[in-house]
Amino acid sequence: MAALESSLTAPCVERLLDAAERLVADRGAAHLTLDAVAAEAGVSKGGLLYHFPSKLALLQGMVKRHIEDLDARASSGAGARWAGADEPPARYRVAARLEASLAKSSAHRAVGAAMLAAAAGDPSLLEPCRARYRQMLDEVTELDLDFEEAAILHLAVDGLMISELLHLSPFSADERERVVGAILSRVMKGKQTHDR
Amino acid sequence: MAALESSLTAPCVERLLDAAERLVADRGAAHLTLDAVAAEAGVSKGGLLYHFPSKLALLQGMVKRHIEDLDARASSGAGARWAGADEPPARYRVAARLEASLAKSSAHRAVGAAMLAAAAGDPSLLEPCRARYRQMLDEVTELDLDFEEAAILHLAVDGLMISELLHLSPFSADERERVVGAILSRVMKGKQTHDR
DNA sequence: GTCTATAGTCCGATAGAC
DNA sequence: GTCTATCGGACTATAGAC
Repeated sequence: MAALESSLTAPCVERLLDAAERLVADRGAAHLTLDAVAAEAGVSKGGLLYHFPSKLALLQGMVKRHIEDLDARASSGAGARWAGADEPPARYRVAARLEASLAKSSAHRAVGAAMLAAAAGDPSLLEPCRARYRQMLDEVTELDLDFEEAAILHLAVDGLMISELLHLSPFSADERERVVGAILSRVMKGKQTHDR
Repeated sequence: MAALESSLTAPCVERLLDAAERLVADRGAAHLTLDAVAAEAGVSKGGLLYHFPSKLALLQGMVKRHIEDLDARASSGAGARWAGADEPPARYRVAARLEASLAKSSAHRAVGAAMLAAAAGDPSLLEPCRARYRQMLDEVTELDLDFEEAAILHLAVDGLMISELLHLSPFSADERERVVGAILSRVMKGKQTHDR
């Protein structure tokens, strides 16, 4: 669809959200205070509260950008894998979306930091994520995998994501790579033609 | 091993931990305050602080009982499935342990409420869980499953557990049953002789 | 052992200067 | 638009009565 990074967010707002995610990932959701976010972002509390008039607004912003990030990463991933045609096959879109959830890179800690902070503050903030999860599951199911296999792969991605966010992952770097590869190749099944 | 419910905890302490878990599961980790726990348990704040001298101690107690609960449920589950001999085969122990993590019953919400609260407060509190996770993974791997399959099943259990704790689970009751059944039968593989 | 009362700290939000 | 200063409230933890 649109190539816009994040629909309506200014670069300044991005810095604030980055700081918030960093805090949650590093020190836990309990340390996500307005003072700490402002200090981490290099602004004052008043400056922070201008963009997010309340802490609830900040949490909502974190959840919103989390979803947008996932979409953007999935799109670019599917595009890279299926360069040329306009519409990549469903299998490629799903694989890219799962891979986006598991990306180890810079924004990796951001993946669930927003969810964790929101859940700690007010579980109802996760409402936007619920529909999204169901949609992802449906997409996996629509492949020629049977429902149980699709659900297990979907859940495994969730489990790895959360485990790593909580620093609970029991895998070595090598083991993790093998597991991620296995999940993706199962999604791709007979058609393991991705360039990896 | 021992049939004792929880090693050294008095019944009064159990009530306090129950109240704390209920609060986290229902209203989020941010609402886990000493006042709220005391009120939920029907005692006064001083009474609570007699048993848990600090909030940190309360969180540690929650994590500790969470692990003990899992052990107890797994043992009884494996026992029921392999009545007779003293030592159930590894396959049964693993299946029982996974099933314990996914139990929908009374203590279900307790499964991860402690972890969520601990992670929100201080991520280092989850240290005792990390070794435990690796141990569970090793047990799954030691079956005649290959490593990737074992890891995926292990992660799927985690993912389902966390999804349900955060009220993010996209499954209907029927779908959930099918998925859990599929996970367990994969662990049991060729020997699907459990009485279900 | 359990409760009340209170001390001390930290956080979220507002008001107003620049 | 960003900052400083500050209010009011909620929280953890302690001291001491019963």
